[in-house]
Amino acid sequence: MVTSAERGKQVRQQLLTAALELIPERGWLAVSTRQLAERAGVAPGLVHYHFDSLPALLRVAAVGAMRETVSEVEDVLTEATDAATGLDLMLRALDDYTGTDPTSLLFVETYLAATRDEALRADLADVLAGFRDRLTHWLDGIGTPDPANTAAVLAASIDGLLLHRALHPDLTARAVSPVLLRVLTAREGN
Amino acid sequence: MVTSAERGKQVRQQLLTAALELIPERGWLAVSTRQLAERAGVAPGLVHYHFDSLPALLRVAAVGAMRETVSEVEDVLTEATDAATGLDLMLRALDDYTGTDPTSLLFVETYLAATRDEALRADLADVLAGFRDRLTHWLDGIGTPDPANTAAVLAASIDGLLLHRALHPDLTARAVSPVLLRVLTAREGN
DNA sequence: CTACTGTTTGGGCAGTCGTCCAGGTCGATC
DNA sequence: GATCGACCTGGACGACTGCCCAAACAGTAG
Repeated sequence: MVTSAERGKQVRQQLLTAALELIPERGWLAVSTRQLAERAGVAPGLVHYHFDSLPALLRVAAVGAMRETVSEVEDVLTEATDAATGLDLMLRALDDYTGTDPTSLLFVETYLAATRDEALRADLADVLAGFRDRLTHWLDGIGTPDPANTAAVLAASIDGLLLHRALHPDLTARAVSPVLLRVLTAREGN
Repeated sequence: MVTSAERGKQVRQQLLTAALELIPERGWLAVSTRQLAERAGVAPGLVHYHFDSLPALLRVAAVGAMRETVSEVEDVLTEATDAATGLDLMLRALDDYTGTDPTSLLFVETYLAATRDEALRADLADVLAGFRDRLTHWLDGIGTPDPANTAAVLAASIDGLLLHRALHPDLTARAVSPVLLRVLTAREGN
C-alpha cells in the first residue's frame, strides 16, 4: 500500500540526495538536470516536476544538509564546561572533514553559490547566525572575553581551516587546538 | 613599430585579465571561451591559439594573480616589529577584501577548482607554502610560541574570514584584530 | 465500469559549450 | 618583387544545457 504521493516524496528525496553527491563531485555550476536524474535513478523530466528550477533544487539540498552538519558540531559543545575540552572536542569532530571530502566541499561550494543567488545568501546567513549565536553563548558561559567577536572569528577560522586542509593535510586538531585555545583563554587587557 | 609578436603577447595578457574578471563574476566552471574572447575584445579562436585549453588559461591567470596579492600582504609585515602592529597592518590591508569583491572570490574559486585540477592544486600549494613560511619566519622573529602551527592557523583564519565576510560584513579588522592578537601574544603553558 | 488525481515518461526546443581548422592578414627577411 | 612564419578570423562539429509538455501511467473514488 504505497500511494503515489508517497512515492513522489521519495523521488524528491532521491533527487536531493543526488544533489548532495554531485555538487562536491562536479561543482555547483556543473550539476545538470540530467546528471541529477540519472544519479537518482529517475526520469529527467521529474526534476522540474518536483522543483521550480535547478538552482532551487540545489538550494534546498545544500541548506538542509548544512543545517544538519552544523547542529551536529554544536551538539558537541553541550558536553563541555571549559575551553580546552570544548574546543578540542569540536576540532576533533571536524577532523572527519579533510577539506576534500563531500561535506567540506559542499560548504565551500554553497558559500560561493550564495554570492550569485540572493535567496541562497539569505538562507545561509541564517544558518551561520545560528551557529555564531550558539558559540557566543557557550563562550560567554566559560568566561571568554568579547564572546561575540571571538565566536565570529572562531567560526570563520573553522571554515578557513577546512579550506586550507585540502592543500595542507596535516592541519588537524592536534596542530590547531593549542593555537586556537589561546584565543579562548587569554588574560584580559590583550 | 609594433611587431606581431608584441601584439600577440598583448592579446595573451588581455585574455588573462578578462579571466580575472569573469571567474569571480560567473564562477570558475561557468567561464566560457566565447565570454573570455568578448571581454578581451578579441576573436574567439584566439583562446586556443594562445593557450592549450580553457582550464589551462584559467590556471595561469588565477595563480599569477594570487601570487601577486599574497606578496602584497606579505610586504606589510616587513615594516612591523611587534605582534600588535604587524597583525593590525595585515588585517587592515585585508579590509579592502570584503568577501564579495573580485579578489576574495577569485581566491575561493581557485581553492575549489584546485580540488578538481591536479596541476592547479600543485601550483596553489606552492603559493600557500610560501605565505606560511613567510609568516612563520615573522612570528618566530617576534617570539610567538609554536610559530609554524600558528602561521598555518593564521593563514587559514584569514581565508575563513574573507569567506564569512560575504555573509557577515561587520567582520572587519577592528572586530577581528583583538581576538587574533591573543593567538600571537599568549603566555607560555597555554 | 468510468472519471479523476497526482506522478511519470521521453523527446523536442532553442541555445551554449570546447575544440578545431581552412583560409586570410601582415610585418620581417631575402 | 617573392617567400616565410607568426598571428588572427569566423564558422563548423558534435555534444550538452535548462526547461517544457503532450501523452501514458497508476491508484482512488463514485
